[in-house]
Amino acid sequence: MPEMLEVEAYRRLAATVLGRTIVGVDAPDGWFLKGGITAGQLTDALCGHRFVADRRIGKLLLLDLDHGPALGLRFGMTGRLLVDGRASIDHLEYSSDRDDPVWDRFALAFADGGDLRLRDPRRLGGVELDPRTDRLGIDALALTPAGLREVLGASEAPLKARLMDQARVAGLGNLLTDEILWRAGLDPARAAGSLSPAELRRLHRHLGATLRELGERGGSHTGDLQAMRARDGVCPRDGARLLRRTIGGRTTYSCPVHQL
DNA sequence: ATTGTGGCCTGCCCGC
DNA sequence: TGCGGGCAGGCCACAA
Repeated sequence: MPEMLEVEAYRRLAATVLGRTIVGVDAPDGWFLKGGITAGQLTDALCGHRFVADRRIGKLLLLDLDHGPALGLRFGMTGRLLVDGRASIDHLEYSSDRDDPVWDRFALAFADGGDLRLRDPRRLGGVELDPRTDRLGIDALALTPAGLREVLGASEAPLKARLMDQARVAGLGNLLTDEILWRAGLDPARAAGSLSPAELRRLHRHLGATLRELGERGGSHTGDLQAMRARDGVCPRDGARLLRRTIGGRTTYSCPVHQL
């Protein structure tokens, strides 16, 4: 599903629409419009204008307009971005491998004949004008060791839940978090505030390295643990039967032998 | 404030 | 062969 690595790929693709004049807005799905905005208001705000900058905070993609407000795009767990008929991510875990235009929930047409489409079978994403960003924590790729220590604090909440709390650190979803904790050898159910200084450093190092490596591989589903995230999965490192639990409200796989 | 829970959405897969 | 139930999780509302 789109976690920060997928949205980062979407951002790079969206950068190709900067400077192109918007001449049409197609928003056929009212449910997909968030923040109380209507299709008409969106058309008024966008038509005749151009995007001048692309930004990403966690899983939120922001396209700044030439006259002030920003268009916010969210992709839920099955949303994809297409520009001029091209997609930057071919396969999405848990989404459909079919590719059906009826799943286009939002589209922009440009004066040069191209277009930008948000294709989302499950309709869990959304489009918003000037979305609030003050409720998002620091982007996970910008997290320093001290920042990570602050994110975890003295919390008694499970380590995994704290890492997936978008208000504290933005961008980490279920698959990335499982992969990072598996690599770092940390039990996702541990109290977030219980890490020793050495464990904190180890987590920070694996967090950055995992984001970079999986980003290069092509997404959050390309982790070493991914193939074993199944009911009878075994740990790729030591062969132990993986634990399958619900932590932070999400299905969680971890190794009982080396994640302590 | 912190933490946990349930519901939203719909395609897909399994078992009958 | 069709059908029903369970599952996936990002996000938000709500409760204790």
